[in-house]
This record gives sequence, structure tokens and C-alpha cells, in this order.
Amino acid sequence: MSKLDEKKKKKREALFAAAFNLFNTKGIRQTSISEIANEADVAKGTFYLYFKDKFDLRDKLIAAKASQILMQATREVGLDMDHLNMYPLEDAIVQIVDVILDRMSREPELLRFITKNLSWGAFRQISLEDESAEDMNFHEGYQKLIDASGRRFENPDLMLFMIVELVGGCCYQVILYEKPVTLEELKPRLYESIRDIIANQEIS
Amino acid sequence: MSKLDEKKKKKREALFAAAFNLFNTKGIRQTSISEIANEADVAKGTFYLYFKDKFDLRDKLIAAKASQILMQATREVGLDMDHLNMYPLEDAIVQIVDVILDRMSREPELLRFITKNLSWGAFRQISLEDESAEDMNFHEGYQKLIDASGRRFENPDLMLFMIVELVGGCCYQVILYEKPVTLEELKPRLYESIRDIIANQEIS
Amino acid sequence: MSKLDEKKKKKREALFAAAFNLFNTKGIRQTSISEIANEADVAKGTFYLYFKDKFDLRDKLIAAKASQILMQATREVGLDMDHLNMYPLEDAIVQIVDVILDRMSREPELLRFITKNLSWGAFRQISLEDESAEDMNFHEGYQKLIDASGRRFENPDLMLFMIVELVGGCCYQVILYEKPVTLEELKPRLYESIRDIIANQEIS
Amino acid sequence: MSKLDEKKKKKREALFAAAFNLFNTKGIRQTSISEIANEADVAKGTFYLYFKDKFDLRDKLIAAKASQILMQATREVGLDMDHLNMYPLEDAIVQIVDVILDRMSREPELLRFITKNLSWGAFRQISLEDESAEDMNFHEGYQKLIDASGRRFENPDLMLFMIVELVGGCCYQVILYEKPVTLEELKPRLYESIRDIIANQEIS
DNA sequence: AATGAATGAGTATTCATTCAT
DNA sequence: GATGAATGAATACTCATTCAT
Repeated sequence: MSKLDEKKKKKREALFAAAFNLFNTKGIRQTSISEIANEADVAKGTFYLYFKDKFDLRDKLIAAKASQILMQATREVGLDMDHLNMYPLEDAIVQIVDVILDRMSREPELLRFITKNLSWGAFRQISLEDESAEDMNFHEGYQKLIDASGRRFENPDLMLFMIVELVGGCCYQVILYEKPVTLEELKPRLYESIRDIIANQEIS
Repeated sequence: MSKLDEKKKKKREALFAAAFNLFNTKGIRQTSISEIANEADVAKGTFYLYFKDKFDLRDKLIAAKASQILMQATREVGLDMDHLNMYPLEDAIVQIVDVILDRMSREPELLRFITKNLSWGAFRQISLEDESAEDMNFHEGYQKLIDASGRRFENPDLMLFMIVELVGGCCYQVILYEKPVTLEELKPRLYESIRDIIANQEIS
Repeated sequence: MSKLDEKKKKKREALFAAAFNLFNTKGIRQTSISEIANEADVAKGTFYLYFKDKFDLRDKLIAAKASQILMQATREVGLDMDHLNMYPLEDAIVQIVDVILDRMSREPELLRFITKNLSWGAFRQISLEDESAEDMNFHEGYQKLIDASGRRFENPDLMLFMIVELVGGCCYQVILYEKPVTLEELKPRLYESIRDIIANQEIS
Repeated sequence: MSKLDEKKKKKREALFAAAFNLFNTKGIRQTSISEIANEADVAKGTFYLYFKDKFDLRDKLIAAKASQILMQATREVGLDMDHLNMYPLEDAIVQIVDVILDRMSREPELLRFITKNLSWGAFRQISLEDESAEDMNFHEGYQKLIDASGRRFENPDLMLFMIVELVGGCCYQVILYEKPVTLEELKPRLYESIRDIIANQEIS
């Protein structure tokens, strides 16, 4: 990478970091582009060299954060993309969820930021880096996982969707407010429900 | 009610109606207070006699709409608050959910408006009018329903919470975008999962 | 006085008191008629039954306060309007000033309120209640004092004017900020200068 | 100075000039920021690049005007900062006052604008440009003058303060309304009193 | 590529005043 | 006389975006 490209990347990341802090501290609406540029130590005009507007930045920031979380989770679980069938499907999913929930509970700003902004459509497009091949989006990774399990399901997309919505919905409230239960109390019930959702859709 | 109070109520409702339309058409952020007042045929200053600002109005509007939906659903299901044990608990809940989902699918703006804005805390406080007694909030109604079933659950709050988050999360995507499945495809799986959540928490 | 008149007077005084507090606390410009009415426990519309607007109230309030201060000062000094020549002129004036300065230093809000708002024209018109005769304005009282002294001055008006401006200008800074000296340090110099001003203008 | 800086200075001065005119014509309260910007031929937003609000502009404008007046007065009197002892102290002060009063009587808007707004604290800080050295504030210049006179005074600060308040208070009324006397009638009495104040405080 | 001065449309909010009750 | 709901003109201030340097 040339020196110039490095400098550009640095600016881009400075803008990301500044925006993330400000969005968490003051909310997106209350954060102005001036402030972001200021906090990132670049001129206001420079912002427009990297992003179309505040919402463009937000979308790219969410994608980057979500991708990073999922990648870290799969890595931490030791999910080997080349030997996916080593785990029962349920265990793989529950473990990934578990790692993510723990991370979220350590970084609630991350949770707050992502949850309110991540749509199902965007979620499917999140990219994962694959060692063997090109980058791969999350949805492709999920399909690989299903295929490797050798089992058949009525509608794997619906299955994933329900799991994501259940987890997403519950963890927001529970981690941020510990209402109506703590995360540790939620977990066993949540994982049971995930297993139920999977079981319900399997075609024996 | 005095004539003056009636006039005040009318203005308040005109503001509610105008705001609801505009919020759905243009989004909350793009809607100015001037527009709301205009559409409601009151002076701009009058807005401030009834609401602190746009967001105050929004919060009060959500509460009103949500309350109205729940009331209508329980009434339509024929849930008799004085003979609650006539139905098995699961059936009562699933039927209420079913009525609500159908209504939402007929009025997607209502769904769009409410879903993104209703927090668990606010949800619990939604008030229901009870014929026999005073007004009652939704949470009290739910507890009555549990009690009347004669069954015992580990944590009824958690149970309701998980159901609400699952239903809320899923129906938003499904009704508005029919992704990843249509509402009719979702329903059987969703209701099964609701029954699973209830079964999982019952103390036999 | 009829009961009705008493009630009216009470309202007027409540408005005065409320306004005085608010003007001192928040400044005249930042104080709205709503607030004054609120603080005085009368309806907004009622304000307009007593005063034309905020500045009408202010003017009447200043006149009332200034009159009260001068009256109290002359009374305290024991200046007998019917035997004015008992004191040398200089002593009478210096003593009145002294009493006023002490009062102002005890009630700096009063000082703050009056100083910035009292013009020379208004000052001359301030009314004093005279036991023997009708009410008398301050300026007439001053002329009586000069006459009673039996002495002659080039321009008694200019003399009073210079004294008032010197005292008014100095005491504001000194009492409120103790800059550049304390009130006690200022007094001897100030009184000397007053005596000089009088001496300078006497026609021997 | 770069071209950009020049342009900025021009805008700042255009805003000053526009504001001074409008403040004098309509009063500060009646002057809106829109009007100032309009009159200065800049966009409304530009105003906020130079001043926090209307009152920030006013303060900076007063300081600039006051400084300019004092500078011109000392220059006109021919007060040579390097040979200050050429004049008796009293004469120097009286002459400066005289020049200022004449200027004020030619530009009553200037007087009107400054008098009501200049505090003792601000007055002391007014800066004077000194040919020989760095800029110097007025207070330092005054101290130099006292030192050069070779005479000793109890409290030179108090002395200056009393003179300023006496002059300031009297000239406002007299110049603007010719009440209670004309400026020419006031002058001899005023200068006598200034000399008295100085004499009173000298330590022989 | 980077800067930051300039722009001006857009919006929230206040508040004196009126008038029907 | 007293009330306070309604009015809408008036204004301050923000901020995304542009563009000359």
C-alpha cells in the first residue's frame, strides 16, 4: 500500500472512530458533520471526500462493526470453515450467539449502536473474510453451515431469521437494562428456544 | 365534560391525527411542527400548549395507538376478563397475537410506526380499559391471565418478554417486506415457537 | 377602602413583588409576562388589567421603589420638613446619601434594579409624601431644602445633578463589586467631593 | 497579511459598521441579526463565524470604539508618552476629558452607545497602542502618567474611578438632553470638581 | 488531496396580546 | 373583573454543502 493510500485509510478510520464515539455519546441526530470532522482532526470538506453524508457513514460503519463481530465470533468458536461438520448445527449456532452476547455485554455501546440500525437485508449482506476463497457474505457462510450438517430444513432462511430476531430483540433490553431478567438468566431459556426453532423446522 | 374541555380534546386529537399521517408519509425527522399544526388546522403556538415537542407527541401517540390495538384484540378474541380460565393459556395468547398480526398486516403504517418505537418498559405500562374495574395496565391483565390458568411458570415476565420480542421482531420484517417469508408462512412456525416458550417455562 | 379595592390592590402588589423578584433573578428581558402572572398567582389576562405592558410595570415599579427609599432616608435622618434649617445643607445631603448607601449595600438587588433604570428626568419626578401638604415630588423637596438654608447657589439643579451622578455612578460599582475600593473607603472621599461641589457653586 | 485574512477583516468590519448604525437607529433590542447581516452584505450564517451573538458583537464593538476614542484624545492633546511630565497632571486629565467631551458632543450616537454599556472593569482593560512599545492598556497608561508627575496619591485607582464616574454620569445627560445645563455650562464646574478630587487625594 | 470560509434554507420556540367564557 | 386558550408574528440559530485557494 502506498504512503498516500495509508494516509487516506488513516483518515477514513479516524472519521469512523470519531463518528462512533459521537453517535454513542450524543445520538446520530444530534451529531453534526462538523463535529465528526473536528473530532477526527480533519477539515469539514474532507469528510465529503470519504462519505456522501452522515447516513452513508453510518451504514458503512455498521457493516464494518457487524462484520468484525461475526468474524471474531466464528474465529473464537473455532469454527473451521473447511470442516464445518465437526459440530452439531445447534451447538455451532448457540456458541456463536453466546460469544456475541458476551461481547455485547462487555461493549454495550456497540450493542446500542448496532441493534437499532441493523436491518435483516443489511444483515444478510455482511461480509466475512474467508481464508480459502474470496470474501463471503454472512448468508453464504450460513448456507455452507447448513449444507455441511447434512440435515434438511423446511426454510433455513426463516429459521435464521427467527433466531436473529429473537436474539436481537431479547438481548437489547436484557443487556442494556437487565430487564426483565439478567443476561445469565435469559441465556438458558434463549438457547432452548433456539434449539426448538431449529428442531421445529427439520424435515426428518 | 364542559364545552371547553371538549374543544381541547378535539384539538389534541386533530394534532394526533395530523402527526400520524405525516409521520407515516414523510417520516418523523422530515416532519416539521409547522406542518403538523397546519394539517391539524391550529396555530403553530397551539401545538406547544399540548405537547413539549415533536417527540413528546410521538411518545404519547404510540402509547395511545398501542393501547387501542391491544384493547381491540382482547375484545375481538372475546376474552372475558371475568372468565379468563375458559381458554387454555396458549390459545388465548396465540389468538391475541393472531388478531394483532392480521390488523398490522392490514395497516402496515401502524406497524411501521409502533414497532421501532415501543420499548419493553413502555409496553408494560400500556393501559387497558377494564369494564368491571378501573383501568388496568397491560401487565396486570397478563398476570390475571396467568393466575386464571391455574398453572405455574418459572418467570412469567421473561416468558412474555421473549414472546413479545420474537413476535415484534419477526412481524416487522415479514409484514412490511415479506422477507424472508410471507406472514402466512411465518404464522405456524411462530405460534409453535410461542407454545414452546410457554412449555419450556412451565413448572410441572 | 372597599373590599373590592383591597383585592385589586393586593393583586397589583402581588404583580409588583413577582416582577421585582423575576427582574432581579433573570433580568427584565428574560422575564415574560406569563412568568410574572404565574408567580403572582393571577391569570395572564389579568396582568393587562393593571399594566399596559412589561415596561409600564417596570417604570411604575422603579418610581415606587425610589420614592420609598428617599422617604425612608429623609425620615431616618430625622429631616423635619417644617424645620429644614436646623441642619447645615451639606450635612443634610451627606446624611441622606449615607443612609441610602447603607441601605443599598444591604439590598444590592434594589441597587442593581434602580441604578440601571433611573433617568434624571424620572428622578426629579419621584414623589414624596408630605404630612403637612399634598404629595410633593423630590425636586420640590430639594428646593425647599435649599431655600431653608438661606444660602445662594449659582445653579442648584446642576449642583444636585452632579451630586446624583457622582454618587450613583460610584456606588453601583463599589457596592456590587467592591471595585476599585470598598464602600467604607469610598465614603470619606465621596462626601468630601460632595461638599466641594456645593462649595464651588455657592455665591458668597 | 494574506488575502484571505484581509477578506475576513473586511467582513468583520462590515459587521461592526452595520451593527453600529442599526444599534443607534433602532436600539440593540430591536435590531435582529438578520438585519445586521443584511446591512453588512453577508449571509446570516456568516455572522456566527465572527460573533457568538448580538451581545458578543456589542461588547467587542464597545471595546473597539472606546479604545479608538481614548487613543485619538491622547494623540490630539499631544500627550507624549515619553515626556509625560511636561504637563501638570490636572491639566493633562482635564484636557483629555475636554477633547473627549467635544467629540462626544459631535457624535452623540457614539456617546449613547458607549455610556450605558461600559463598565469600570472593561474600561481598565481598554487597550492603547503605544508607538514605542507593545500595546498597553489604558490603566497602565494612567499609572505611567501618575508616576511621571512625581506626586503621590492615596489611592490613584479610586481617584480615576471617581473622575470617570462623575464625567460619564454627567456628560450623558448633558450632551444628549442639555439637561439640567448645557455642556458649556457644565464644563467649568466639572473641571473644578476633577481638580478637587485630585487635590483631595494628594499626599503632600 | 485538503482546507475551512461562506452560504442561506430550514426549523423550533417564544411570547405579547386578544377575546370568548 | 377574571380567566387562560388560542394566536401567529418574530427571531435566533444550525448545519449540510459548496468552492476558491
